[in-house]
Amino acid sequence: MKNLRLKAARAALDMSQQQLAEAVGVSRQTMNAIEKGDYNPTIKLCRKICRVLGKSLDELFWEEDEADE
Amino acid sequence: MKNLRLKAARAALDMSQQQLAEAVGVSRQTMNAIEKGDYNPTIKLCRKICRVLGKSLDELFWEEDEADE
DNA sequence: ACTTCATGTCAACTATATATTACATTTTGT
DNA sequence: ACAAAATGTAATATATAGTTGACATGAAGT
Repeated sequence: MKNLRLKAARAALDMSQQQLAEAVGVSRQTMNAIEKGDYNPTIKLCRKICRVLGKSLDELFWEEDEADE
Repeated sequence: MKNLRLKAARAALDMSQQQLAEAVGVSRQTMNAIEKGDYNPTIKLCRKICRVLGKSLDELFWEEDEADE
């Protein structure tokens, strides 16, 4: 599932996927995949993203409804 | 780094590592390693743990000071 | 003393997060 | 219309999350 809150938070700082990727130390493709919901980042990476974007884990990565799998 | 908040939340529900592991669908060793801080779980697993323990991501998995690496 | 349960730990394996390179498409600015 | 930047999307490779099985220890109960 797409992470639109992440996309919005990034947009609010006028950052490209590339810039955010560099800021947190991953590849552009990894950021793209996370934003698209193609994968399931580690908590450490989530925290880095939160720090850069000035958001909390709950704001960016909580999901109310997760039909596991 | 040890995750004492996780340990405490588990203890508050009187659950063993084994029970929590079963509840979230991972092995006992994986729960042990997460609690010990030996690895870096995925966000999906963190959310499952939060749901079982009735805590938020921020409550269990935020870290203020993360000297990355 | 004996059993049971919870935790710690190790080794070998499998699944998947992430990197790298490369190319295609869409968006934006002029 | 054109060029440049941003995004989407493969293929292959590597690091590490997570599994399984086994053994050791310590606390709790009988």
